[in-house]
Parts: sequence; structure tokens; C-alpha cells
Amino acid sequence: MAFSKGPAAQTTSADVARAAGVSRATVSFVLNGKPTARISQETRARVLAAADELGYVPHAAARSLRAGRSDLVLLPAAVSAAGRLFSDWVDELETVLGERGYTVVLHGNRSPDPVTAARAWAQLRPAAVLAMAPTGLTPEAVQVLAQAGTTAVLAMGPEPMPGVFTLFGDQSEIGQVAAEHLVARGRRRIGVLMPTERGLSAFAEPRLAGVQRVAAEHGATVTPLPMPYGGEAASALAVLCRELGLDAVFGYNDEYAALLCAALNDHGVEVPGQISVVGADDLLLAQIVRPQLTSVRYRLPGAGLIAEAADSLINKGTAQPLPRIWFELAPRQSS
Amino acid sequence: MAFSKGPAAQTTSADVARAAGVSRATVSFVLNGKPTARISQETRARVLAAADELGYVPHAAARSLRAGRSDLVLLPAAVSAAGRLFSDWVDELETVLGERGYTVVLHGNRSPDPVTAARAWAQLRPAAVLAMAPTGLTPEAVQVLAQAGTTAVLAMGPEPMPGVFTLFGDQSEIGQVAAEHLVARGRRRIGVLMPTERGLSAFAEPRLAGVQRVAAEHGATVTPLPMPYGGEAASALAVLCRELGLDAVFGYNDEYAALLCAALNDHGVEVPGQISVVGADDLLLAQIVRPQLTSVRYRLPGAGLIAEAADSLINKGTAQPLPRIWFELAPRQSS
DNA sequence: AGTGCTTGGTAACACGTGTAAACTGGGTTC
DNA sequence: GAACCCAGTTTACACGTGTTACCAAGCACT
Repeated sequence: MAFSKGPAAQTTSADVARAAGVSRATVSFVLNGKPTARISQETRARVLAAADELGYVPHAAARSLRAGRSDLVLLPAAVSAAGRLFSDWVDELETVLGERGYTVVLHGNRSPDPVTAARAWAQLRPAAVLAMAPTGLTPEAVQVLAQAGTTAVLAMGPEPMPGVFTLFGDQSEIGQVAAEHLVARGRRRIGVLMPTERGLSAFAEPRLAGVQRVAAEHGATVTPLPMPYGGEAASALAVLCRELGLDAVFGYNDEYAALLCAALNDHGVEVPGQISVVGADDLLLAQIVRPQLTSVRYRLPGAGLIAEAADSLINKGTAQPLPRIWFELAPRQSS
Repeated sequence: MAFSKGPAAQTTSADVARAAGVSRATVSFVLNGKPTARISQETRARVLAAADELGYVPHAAARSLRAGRSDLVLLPAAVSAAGRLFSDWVDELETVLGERGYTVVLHGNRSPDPVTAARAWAQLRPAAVLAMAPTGLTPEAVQVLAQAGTTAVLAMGPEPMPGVFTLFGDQSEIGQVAAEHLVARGRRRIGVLMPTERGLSAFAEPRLAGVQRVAAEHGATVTPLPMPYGGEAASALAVLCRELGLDAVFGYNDEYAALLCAALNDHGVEVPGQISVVGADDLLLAQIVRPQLTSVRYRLPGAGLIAEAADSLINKGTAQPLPRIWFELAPRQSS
């Protein structure tokens, strides 16, 4: 360590003060612009010049330590888990929350245990946590956050939870919409793709349940079909579908559905002639492939509304309820 | 504000100390486990019990303020900009860096100005910044980071930059590989899709340049084709391709290429009979669509190597050079 | 000449944490 | 019995910031 001169000296507001020939307090006043009237234009200019000269950037950690709250908004979500649909929405969310002065940050939760995950989030003392994927958010996890000072917790889910502002939306309705459509077309032997990718079962399980609910009402059979993300798996499943004599498949996702479609095509199975296929999330992919994919479309509240709710929750501790997420069929060629 | 009892009291290590009947220092010693031998097993147990009871979680900001360095690793990247390819890689990176004790965080840079963006990153005082997309990282931006104490900056790019550990990889080689393939197939009138989505031009421009380089050597013509992300735009471009008499298109991306392919198909243009199409990034999508899409594949160094380099850069200030990124053709049906 | 007001600025504390240095008994050594 | 040591704990400071008091000087008014 002889050559290392410590962890790289940071430029602090004290440096700026020294350079401008004023006290640190004055620097703080100028840079945060609160009681503007109390600082003469001349020193004000001198401070700004010094700060610019030295390339001063405030230390977010120290600032939020002093302030007692941070401007961090945490989105716990793996990047890959967000499909094209969500990722655009997340981008928009970042923009509108940024305009409100928050720093949005994504953090993939690597721990399957909700409490451990919550503990990791809590370390950052975020102003709000936006759990927009149906991650396993338990009451204990919420309490960990609360104990760390984060009371603004938003989550997407089918039912309310104490201490959580819920954006109501039931993934099982996706399966429901798809299944109702298939049943209406006379299909009775329905397969359901179940992705084996980690983190996706939280979406897949309720979607399957939705299909089963509808199937039970109409005397249709439901066969879950576990599937890794890949071409070979799809090919194997295509064979299986024919062997099982299925007449319809709900593909969890447009991606998975499209994979299966291509495989069915390769094996000479006609879509939708012999087997109807329905996807979900209405990705652009659904319009690219041939036959074009029937899908189930999300109707999400605009990012502006979410930002408004989060802001209100942080500052007032309460917020107006949001319109619930709902789902509708986007009928195309594959069914 | 009468009903609001301030910004939600946080549980601090002082609370734990009080509950366990010891000093705050003892709590810190127990929880960080450094001089383990110096604490009796009995008080040790009492402290751990109290911490657990109160649900204590350390305050990352305070900790890193005291320590002079944070365990944050910042990945400046918009979620949507990362395709399937990158997002899986980022996931892996999160995992391996997490195992090394770092907290990985994604932050979409909303500012087009590199210095402003760098200023935003610098506020978080990250231990390292991993700019894995060819974002406009200027020397001034690097200096802003350095002044804030972040000296470990990794970036992907074609050439070295002072103060930056470069993961060498030249996006223009992608265009080059694609163009060489097309030229070898006798194509001479090449169109290049140029996405208009924000943040993508940093990828698109060099890819175009690569195509132009090869075309110039072989007397082929290159026509840039600006294209929004969507079906109508693709349809319009399909018509244009025919009118211009193009015999090949490099599609920037598998997504964009697939969009165009579908549109060409709809307009009765045969692929690859009349027009060859080549994509890039080798997404699974390339294998889903028919005809299957010829693509250009990334060879990225494993996430483990990147993590190793970042770690070394943080602690030793230097790191072993990484193998450069290279690209190879994945030939399929569309060309 | 005292009193009060305004303008421009500073001293000093608190936020939650990690750790070097000091302290306290009780035992061991000359 | 004085000197020393050791295990177990605490006291005290520093990190970089925002903000509440407080202060100095200038000026006007009784």
C-alpha cells in the first residue's frame, strides 16, 4: 500500500469555501439557494466560480444523512425480468420521477428470501420502494423497511397489504382473458407454458391459475408445460403438444409463445388450424412473427400517475388510489 | 403536518446498544466482527439478539461516509437500451459483484450532456462506474468522477482514454462483419437501418461506419435508412427499399431487422431472394422468425472477469487488461 | 448617546457510523 | 507491594453536509 495515497481525496464544500474565502455555511447557502436575499451578489458569484473551478459535486450520502431522508427511489427488479413492455414503462418512470427531484435506481434482488432482500434495500434508506413486479413482498419485509425509515412502499398485486400502497392488478386475469378467448373458439384441451427462468414463477403461477379457473367452468383440461428459454426446449414441447392432442396453448408470454409457434411450424403443425396459440404482454414481437400472435395487452396507469402517488406517499404519507391494471385481448392470426 | 411525527424514526445502532445494555462501540464491533476475540460470547449473543429483535439494518450512507468509500457499483444504462443480450449479462454481473460484497445499481442517464450525467453519478460516490454502453464518456466527465473520489471507471469502447479502464470492442466491426458477408454474396446496394430511439445512435453510428468502410473497398453503395421502432415505419421502409433497388439491408439489430423482414414479406419482396437481410446481437428472436435471421454475434468476456477487473481497479488502482470483444457471423436463412 | 432594524456572514451542532486510544479490574510476575 | 499484562468495554473523534442560532457593522430614529 506504500504507493496508494489513500482512497482518493474528494473535493468537499470546505475546499470550495477555502477557495472562495468564505465559510462553509455560506457555500451551502449559495449552492442550495434557500435564503438568497441574505447573500451579496458578489460573494455569491465568487462561490459559484470556485465551485465550478474545483468541479465540486455534493456528497449524496452526507446530504441525506444530515437531512434524515434520501432522494433515492428504489426499483427492485432484475433487468432481464423486465420485458420490452416494462422496460419502456420503467424508463418513463425514471424520467418523471427525475423531474420531481428523485434519483431512481434499479437493484436486482438476488436473494429469494423477502426479508433478506428487504434488508439489502433498507441499507440504502430509500425514500420509496416501488416493487412493480409481483415479488414476494411479505409483511415482515415491509416492517424491515419501515424500521429503516422507508414508509413509502408501492407494490403491484391482487390484494391490499398493510403498510403497502397497492397498484391493483391480478396477473391471473391475463390467463383468464386468454382462456375465455380460447374456450369461445371451441378449444377444450389447453396447454400452458411455464417458464423455468428464475424470478418468473411469480408471474407464471397466477397466470396458470387464471386459465385453470376458466377451464373448470367450461369442462376444459389444462396441462402445465415447463419450458426453459430456448429453441430446443420449444422443439421438444412442440412434439409433446401433438402427442398430448392439445388444441390450444397459452404461452405465458409473447416470447415463449413465439418460440413455440416457430417450433410447431417446423414440425408441420398448423397454427391456428390444429393448435391455437395465445401470448401475453403484447410485445412488438407479436406483430413481427407470422402468423401474427394473438396476445393479452396490459393497461398500465401512466408513469405520471405512479410518480404522483409515490411523491404524495413520501411527503404526505398517503395517496389517491390508482386505477387498477386491467387486461384486454389483442386478437390476431394465431388463434 | 400535525399528525406527521417527522420522517419516520429510524432504528439506529444506538437503539441496539441501549436495548443490549452496552455501548454503541460494542455493537459495532459485534456486528462487523473484526476483533471478535475481544468481545465475550455472552454480550456478543445479547447484542445480536437485540439487533435481531429491533430489526436493525445499518445505514449505508453513514457507513460509507465514515469509511470514506462506498460499496456501490454504478451501471449507467437505461433499462430499455439493453437488449436481451446485455440484460442477461448485466444480471450475471450483478450476481458476481454481489458475491464480492458490492451493491450494484442501475441508473438511467437522462441527460445527454456527459458532464451533467457524470455529476449525477458522482453524487452517489460510487466505488466504480461501469459504462458498458458506448455512452458519450468524455475526459471532462471522467475528471468530474475522479474529483468526487471515483477512480475506478470501466468503459466499453474502441480506443483507450486517460483515467478509464477500457474494455476494447469496436462497434464498427459489427457493421464490418455484416458488410463483408453481404459483399461476399455479391450484394452491392446496401441499406442500413438507423434507429431513431434515443440513446441508440451511439451504437448505430459506428455500425454504419463499419459498413461504409467495407463498401468503399468493394465499390458498393450504402444508404442510411432512419427508422422509428414500429410496424408502420417498417412497412414504409419496405416500399422504399424496393423503390431504391437495394439488394441488401443491414438491420442495426435483430429486432429492427426482423421488423423489416416481416414488412418485406408483406409487400411480396423475397428474403433472401431479392433482398438479403442481416441483423446483429444474435438475439433468440433471430431463430424464432422465418426466414431465420443471419446475425452478428457478440463475444463478451465473462462477467467474472469484469468483476475481477473492477475489484482490482478499486483496491489496487490497476487491473489486468481484458480480452477484447470480438464479433462473428451467425449465418442463417435471411442472407 | 443609546436603541432598534437591516444586511451579510459565521460558529456550532446533529445526522449514524467505524475505529484508535484510553480505561477498568483482576490476575501474574519480579 | 509495585509493576505489568490482558480481556472486555467505553470514550472520543472523524466523515461531509444543512441549518439554527448568533454576531458585527452600518444606518436611522428617538
